[in-house]
Amino acid sequence: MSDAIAPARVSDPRCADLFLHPPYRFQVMFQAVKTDIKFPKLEDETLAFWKQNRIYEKSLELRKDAPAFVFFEGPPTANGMPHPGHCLTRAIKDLFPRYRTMRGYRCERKAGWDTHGLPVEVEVCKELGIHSKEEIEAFGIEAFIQRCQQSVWRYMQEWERMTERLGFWIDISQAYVTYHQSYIESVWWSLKNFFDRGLLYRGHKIVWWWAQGGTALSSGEVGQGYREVADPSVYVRFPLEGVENTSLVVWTTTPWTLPSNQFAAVNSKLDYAYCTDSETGETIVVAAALVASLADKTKRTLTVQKTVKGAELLDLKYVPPFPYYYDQQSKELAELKEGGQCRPSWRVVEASFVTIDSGTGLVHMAPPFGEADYEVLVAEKARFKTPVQLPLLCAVAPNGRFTAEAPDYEGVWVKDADKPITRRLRDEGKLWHQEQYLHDYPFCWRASEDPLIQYPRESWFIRTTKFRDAMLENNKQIGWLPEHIGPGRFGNFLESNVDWALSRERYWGTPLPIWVCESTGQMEAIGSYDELLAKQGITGTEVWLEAKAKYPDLVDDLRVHKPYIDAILYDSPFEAGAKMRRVTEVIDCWYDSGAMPFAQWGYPHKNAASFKDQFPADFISEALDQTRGWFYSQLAISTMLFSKEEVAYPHPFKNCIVLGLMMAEWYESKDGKQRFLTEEEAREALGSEFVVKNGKMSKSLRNYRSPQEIFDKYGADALRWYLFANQPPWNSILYSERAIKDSIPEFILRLWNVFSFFTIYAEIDGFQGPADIVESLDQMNSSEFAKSPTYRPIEQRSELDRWMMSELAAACKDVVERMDKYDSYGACQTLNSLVDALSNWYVRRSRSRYWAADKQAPEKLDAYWTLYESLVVISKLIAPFTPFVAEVLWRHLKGDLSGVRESVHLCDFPSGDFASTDPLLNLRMNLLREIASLGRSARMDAKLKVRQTLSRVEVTLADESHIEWLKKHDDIVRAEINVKEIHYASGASPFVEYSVQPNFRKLGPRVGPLLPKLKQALVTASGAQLLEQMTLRGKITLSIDDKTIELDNEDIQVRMNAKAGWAASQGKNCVVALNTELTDELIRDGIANDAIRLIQDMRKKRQCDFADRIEVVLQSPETLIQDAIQENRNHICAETLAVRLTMDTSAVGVELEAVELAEFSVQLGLKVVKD
RNA sequence: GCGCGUGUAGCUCAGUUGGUUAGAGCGCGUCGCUGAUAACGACGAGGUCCCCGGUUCGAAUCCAGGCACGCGCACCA
Repeated sequence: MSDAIAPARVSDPRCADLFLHPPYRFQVMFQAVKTDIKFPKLEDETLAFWKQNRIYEKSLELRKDAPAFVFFEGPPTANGMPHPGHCLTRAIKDLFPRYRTMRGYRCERKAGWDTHGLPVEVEVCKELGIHSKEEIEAFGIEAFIQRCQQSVWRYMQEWERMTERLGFWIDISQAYVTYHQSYIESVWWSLKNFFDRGLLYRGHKIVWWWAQGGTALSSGEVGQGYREVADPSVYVRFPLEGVENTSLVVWTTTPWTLPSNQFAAVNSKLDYAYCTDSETGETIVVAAALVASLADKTKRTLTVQKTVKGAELLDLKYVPPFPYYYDQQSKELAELKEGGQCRPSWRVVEASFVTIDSGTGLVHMAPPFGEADYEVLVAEKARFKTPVQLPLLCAVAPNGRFTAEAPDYEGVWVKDADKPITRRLRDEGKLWHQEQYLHDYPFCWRASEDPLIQYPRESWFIRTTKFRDAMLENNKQIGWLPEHIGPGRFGNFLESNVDWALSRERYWGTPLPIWVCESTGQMEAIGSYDELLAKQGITGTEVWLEAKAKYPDLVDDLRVHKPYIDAILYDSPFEAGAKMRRVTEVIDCWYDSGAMPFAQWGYPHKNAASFKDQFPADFISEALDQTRGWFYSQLAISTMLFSKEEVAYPHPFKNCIVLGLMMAEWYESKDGKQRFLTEEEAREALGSEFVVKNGKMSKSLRNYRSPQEIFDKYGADALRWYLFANQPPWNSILYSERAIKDSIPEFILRLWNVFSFFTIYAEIDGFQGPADIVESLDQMNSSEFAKSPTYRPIEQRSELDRWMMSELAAACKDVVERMDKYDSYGACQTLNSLVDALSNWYVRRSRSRYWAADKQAPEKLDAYWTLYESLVVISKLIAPFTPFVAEVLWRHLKGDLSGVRESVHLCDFPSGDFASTDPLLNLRMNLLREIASLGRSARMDAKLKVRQTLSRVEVTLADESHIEWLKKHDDIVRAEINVKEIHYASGASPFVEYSVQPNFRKLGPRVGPLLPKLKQALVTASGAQLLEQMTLRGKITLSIDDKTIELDNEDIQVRMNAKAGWAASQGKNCVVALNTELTDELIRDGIANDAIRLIQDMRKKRQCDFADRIEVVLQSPETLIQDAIQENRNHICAETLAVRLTMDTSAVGVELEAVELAEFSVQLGLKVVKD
């Protein structure tokens, strides 16, 4: 750039005499940039620049010996399209590593992909048009697995594109992949550790069972699938044996469990009532507390005969609704341990969890289909000498269909049996009442049409409950953002910890590495593939080799997967001649992701040093839904695997930002039938007949714009800034296209305009910036700039420059402080006000300096340097937030100066040590801004436009100590509010009245209840008199309720109000009053300003170049106008670059136009003068 | 049902240990500027701080009880 020789130019078009000089040439360091900027295009160019010059890699190399800042990437699943929510997590995940890298840390960013589990299997099934396990097996497990492995990468390209386009710097080439052999072997190692410590066990429990999928699900998975549904709610008679015409009434919402009924449970402490049902004359037994509400609900009259304690009902025998087991077993008796005999099933038993919150206070027990029911069975078994006499009565097969044990329903899917069962109960007179019940019920999170059922099943568990306290302690030391997650949501979740249901009876997942002796049933865990191959008498390895020979493209990692791994057998160490065979299950894919802190390295089989270096993480971030997903799986595995003695808490992560969920915003017609993503589209189609809707993002509703479209229209910086700067990241965030669009003018474009302003004048003036520094530059810091002969020490510059540098330094310190605390939102607010100060005060008030004639005037160079350095620092400050625009700024600002770092992302983050912060100056500058603002406000009230010059403004200050300083800046205030004179005062003033208020904070503790009266006394007294007293005697003495109170200066607060009747405006620190009297001279002055405005307007309309010289004709019969023009002729000409201003009607070749000037119609025309 | 969170301007959100005139941005309105110009800027209107009690001299802020919304949990039989 600096080689280019610019064409001849006028450096300052305001200076007419420049035209007299021959054109001259100079080198350009900065070229004016266009303002109609297309950010997406710039971003694409920046991406190419990064890639070509390996900037990310260089940013890592630069810090290769620096202390580590450890980041863990929570692995996404790449078998679905990335959506806006992923942009949020990836933006936050990018922000802090970038920031920390600039702050001097080594922040490696290893990508990762979650590749196992139900999500993948379900996708493949959809593709194949199959659903059940039988169908998968028929298709062939080998082929199915291969499909799964390929399916995982289906949307890989989209993910990579989104990641790159958003500016998320991460090592995708080094990504860990959960199906890779080394990853699986790490997982195996951890599971072997648990197994050997007795923490991995096989248990028979009631699990949430996905019948169609033939597998149990973890509580985390179950939680994903709750949905509100209406289920039948039935009240069923259980007739008591041996008591005439008397029934227990139980309530259930799962009629299909009734054929498997085994007990009726009561709470022995509750009262139960025998009631006469007027409708049927029968006697029913329900909880006494529920009689009234049941009568009301069923519109019956229930008359209580007697009330008994639940304990008295225990062991009463009843007839269950279905005869399937009852017919054969009801005559049996069994020996109780406590002595005596009893029928094992179909009697009333005790269950302390029974409440009167709902139902009847009597609970139908079907032990296979409820955890609580199952526990009751276990408890009952314990009472008997021969527990086998209490078998589990289960008429449902694992596929969710009735078995032959319930012949009437054999083969029927349980949920389909609800209706026929209810009908039959009614027909047989066993149904006492029926209604609909609306409640949440879990469905499979991946096959959302399939309801889950509770079902008894052998399954593998991790004994996490044993580590509950350790997990809680570990959790306490994690820095959660927002803080309440730790003790709140996450802590509560840990408190109610249950053992982790680890195994899945599925196909595509990490195989559970446990081999069982076929003969003795004894088991051992295997920690790696090599360990397995080293076993005695190994067989079955050829299955993989044959497959590989048949399909040479097979990924080698598949050898540790089903079905190949299942083929490997070896000699049992437990019994000669027996073989060891792997159990059939794979594991929960959440375990995979939770193991990533070590498994990403293949630890401990390899990369031990990397693991030690990169553990635990300093920072992770995911959305709220990961509380019991990845946040939990990591914490649980880590806490169990690494003792506190080995690794100090917290591990595996120290800080975690929990992101809010993203909401969609869209527009729809009032009937909801038409949906639009932007207001413009809606308006175009519907006029004003539409409504704005917010809600969850939904693929099927298509209620959000794809991230790619946002990138194309507004750019990644716009999205990033919107996400960072509009709310703390843990709030739920509205993905609103309009709001994203707005983030451009709010911040990015405002900054860009300042930059553009700088380049325009730097080019015109040939400001060289640091180009004249002989030494090689590096990061363009103050100390480097100081070597330029034109760079003056900050102390020597004007107040405005010093103020700007002070603001800049303060902002740097503030951003660092906030970002170190992970307060990205606060940091953005600081950045926003910094850019506002730069644009709306520094540049605005400095403009005249940039068009000063003398290019080498120190004040002019100061203005350039201050603005230039501000932009350089800001480009570094914003680099982690909006990396693209930061890079573009940096590259323009550095030109091609030698030695300067090629990318802003290779710089150190500015700490603000280049200038001292000056709070007093800051305060005073704000006061100045306030005065200007109040002046404008007063003008508005008096309806006096700024162009109308006024003679005088009176500023009354609360604190006189600033007056001397303010007087030095009269020029600024005069220019801002267009007055000729400013007068400052602090004491009594004709424009101000004072009111005195108590200093509540100070007096509250001292006078307590007297405060209201004290306030009253002060407010009603004359403020001026009180102040006089204070000035004379240094105190105010008041008498309240016979008590004398003395107030000193600190005990009161003085408030100033503008007196009525003045064009005045009051702020916190001052009152500004305008002299609104208009002299003829002032009026003429105003008319001249108006004329200037009209001429400039016309220049623009006629598309004059801003350096064009013109001739102006302005005619009016009014003497006032004529005088005004005459008097201000030179001023007008100078402002409008007019070489001639005439009122002569005979001017040739000038087209006249009628315009309004000071309420008169005048004729105005102009033409460009050719050189 | 239980738990966590949230409730402040038309919208999105700030609001320090309780201090008496509750803030910002956007939007809206009025206006200015016209050499940052399809830009820039100023000013203004707009609030029952969800409701109801309590503590206190004083509550958006603390406490209790409600209500609404969001999320989570599960012994919803």
